[in-house]
Amino acid sequence: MPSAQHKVTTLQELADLAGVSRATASRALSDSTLISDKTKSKIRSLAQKHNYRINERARDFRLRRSRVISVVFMLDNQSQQHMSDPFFLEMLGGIADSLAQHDYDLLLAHAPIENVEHLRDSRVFRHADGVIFIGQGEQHERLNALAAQGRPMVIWGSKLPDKRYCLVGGENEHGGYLAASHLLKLGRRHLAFCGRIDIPEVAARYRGYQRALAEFGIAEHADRVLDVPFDMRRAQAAFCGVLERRVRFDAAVCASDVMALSAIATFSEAGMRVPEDVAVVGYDDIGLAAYSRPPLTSVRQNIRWAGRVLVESVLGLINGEQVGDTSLASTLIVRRSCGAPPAPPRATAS
Amino acid sequence: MPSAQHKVTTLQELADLAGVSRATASRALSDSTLISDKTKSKIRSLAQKHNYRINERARDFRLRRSRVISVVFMLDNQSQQHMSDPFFLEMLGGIADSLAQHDYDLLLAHAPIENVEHLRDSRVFRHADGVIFIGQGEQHERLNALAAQGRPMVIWGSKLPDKRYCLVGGENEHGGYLAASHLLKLGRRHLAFCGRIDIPEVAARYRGYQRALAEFGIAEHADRVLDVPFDMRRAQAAFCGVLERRVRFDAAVCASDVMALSAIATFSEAGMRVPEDVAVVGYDDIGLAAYSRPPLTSVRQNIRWAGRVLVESVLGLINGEQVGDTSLASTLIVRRSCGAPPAPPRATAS
DNA sequence: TCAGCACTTTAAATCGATTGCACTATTGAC
DNA sequence: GTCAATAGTGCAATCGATTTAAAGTGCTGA
Repeated sequence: MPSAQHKVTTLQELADLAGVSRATASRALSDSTLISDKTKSKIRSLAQKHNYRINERARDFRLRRSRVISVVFMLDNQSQQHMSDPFFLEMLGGIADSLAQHDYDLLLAHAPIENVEHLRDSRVFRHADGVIFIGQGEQHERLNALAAQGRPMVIWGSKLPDKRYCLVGGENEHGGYLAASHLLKLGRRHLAFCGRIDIPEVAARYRGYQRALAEFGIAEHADRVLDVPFDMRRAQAAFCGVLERRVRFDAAVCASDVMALSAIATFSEAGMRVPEDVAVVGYDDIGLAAYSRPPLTSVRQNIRWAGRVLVESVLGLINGEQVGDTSLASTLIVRRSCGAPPAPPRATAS
Repeated sequence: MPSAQHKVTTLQELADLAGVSRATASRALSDSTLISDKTKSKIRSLAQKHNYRINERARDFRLRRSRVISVVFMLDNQSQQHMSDPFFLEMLGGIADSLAQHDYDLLLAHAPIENVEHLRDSRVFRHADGVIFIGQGEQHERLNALAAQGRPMVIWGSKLPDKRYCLVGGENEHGGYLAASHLLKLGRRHLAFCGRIDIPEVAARYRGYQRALAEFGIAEHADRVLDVPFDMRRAQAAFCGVLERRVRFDAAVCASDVMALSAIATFSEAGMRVPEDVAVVGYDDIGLAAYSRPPLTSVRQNIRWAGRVLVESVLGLINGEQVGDTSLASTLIVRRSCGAPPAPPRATAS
């Protein structure tokens, strides 16, 4: 414990201690070239010794910035529930870690999916130097309008024709294609697509699915495009409805892993075998996907990396850089739920 | 569009517009009794008309508060990974919603489980009016030390003998008891307990498990206390080890749902049937629990409510109130994984 | 000796609010 | 009519930093 007699909390106190003015102390700490090396090191060692930490709120106030980035999650439009998909937690973790590295704070918020407009005057926008949206919902136009306000803003989603905001997203079209073509290669011919295609990301995956069908010369079947929401409970209800309507299919491409797990549960409850009767592929490769029975085949996106890119993009915008869109690779992780032959048993190592 | 000629952004501008001083304008907006009703309403309608919004950062700076609450998640001590358990997302959602209602921001952070001390000088503490810790890890003492610093601080966890911080937690002992006694009632006699009992919450659940065994007059079997971490991958590794050691058991009480799902996956991979050969009970009742095959029996805690209580508690501390500890009820949700007879089929309604 | 110039340092304004204290009317009691 | 009490408003300090403009210091060369 050095001479921490009386805690030095303000720059003024530090300056007094060093026998210089507040201005000099400020410059010394911010490594300004205006200050002589002698003075600079004196002040710095004094600061160290007394464990002085700058008051960042005061500085940020003066500099008219907040070092806060808002992260807005879209709510499910029907259940209005916070999405409980593990996907979001991973995304959030990735964003939080990146922001921390850059000394930014994270303001967590959510928006009812049908109206993002009111955010403009909310703390979400006023308090933050920038905003990250997770998902576009059906609010493409409103997001365009918000972006036009000029506040740095990045959106995780899928590219739309007249978008005027900065976008980061997965290769959704490719992902949908990977899932569908894999099932087709395995001999399935009656592929259902599960998801709400009015959501841009899902729509892109759907296009990939269509492309795969076309390549295999298989006609699309409108009945097999199933309008299934992301919300787990509602997804199950939707799958039950599908079974009641006796839609015929031998494989399901799902827009998320949670949806896929819900499908597997509902199907097997109804006496269908997965993957024998119906093969299932999910999306996101959440941690639990590997632990379902049967293990879930899924399209993996590197979510933590995505979080990092989102952060770098919005910080770039804040610094006035030119920031382009980014697309992150998708790969198919094959497990048993799609009916692929089981991987050869690993040699019992060591 | 009213006469929004020139945006009114500061209190001074609003005051000028109303022909009063800044002080009067400030008081009018904060509904001070010092101001006449006439003046007050004039200023307020003017503020409304020009869409003036107070600069909260400036106010908070002046009032030397931040309206930020830090939420600290403990990292897994081995994998050092952000926990990806859906439990955390639900908790976070609950906390975020409550904080938003009280006009507080949320600062997301995480701490390596083995040293929470360095947080003292970090933005986590300096920026926030209060801190919520999710989990105690093994840092009971350090948390005590941090709490002694006087900053409002609430911890989600389990009660420990000499704790000096404010605590909110589930009825862990009772939860453990519920899980174990249910399995015993169903005729199981060789119950394994899965979890790291050096974590206080898990230890409490373990005590409940022990109490249930004792009530049924069953001797405890040290082999059946399995040291399984929360992290999904490591949990699986642990379960594999257990199988290799040929530990004998016909039921498993797991410290989390993710752990239970991992157990089910590992066990069935090894040819055991769930629940016939081994019954499994989880903890938390995450959304996905109902959708596993077989559906997972679990001890439910109302996580969103917990988030709310955590927030109310820390805000109480900030306001200088006397805040006691809170314990939240746990209930057992019975599904097939524990080997209970399936629920009678519901009458196919409407 | 002193103008000129390069270095350092400081005084003071500023960011946008809150609030203690002083000041001016108005009211009511005597 | 005087004076105290009260109600309503404004002045100016304050929160803890940054930064512009100005001032001080020391050195060089005419």
